[in-house]
Amino acid sequence: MTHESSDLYDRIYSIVRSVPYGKVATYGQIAQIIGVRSGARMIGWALNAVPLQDRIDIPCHRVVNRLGELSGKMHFETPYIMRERLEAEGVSFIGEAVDMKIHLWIPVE
DNA sequence: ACTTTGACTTGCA
DNA sequence: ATGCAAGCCAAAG
Repeated sequence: MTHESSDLYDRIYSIVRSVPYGKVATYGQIAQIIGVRSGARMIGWALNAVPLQDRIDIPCHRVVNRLGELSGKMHFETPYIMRERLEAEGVSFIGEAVDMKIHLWIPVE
């Protein structure tokens, strides 16, 4: 078995796909799960590399920064689609940020 | 081949 | 509590 870069991306996608409906995950959490402690930037980079066809399969709108802000909203089709999708899932917002106390996804190891 | 930037996080002053 | 700097890995110029 080889550890190719593709596997890393695939792992990220797998985790993002594991985020349940109405929940959000932070880049740091995912980064820690895939092994890189402070490689949170890679998550965003990986999501940006997500094929457009997979974007419907991968709930990238459930990935926010640690403050709950939709930092990646600009990379969506429109800056507001991310928030609309989250709100459509019943996610409550505090100003421009997600209410992490309620919707923060806590992965089970 | 080297430099700069990026959908981030944490730490120190 | 707020602000600046460093760390991390990968891709693009």
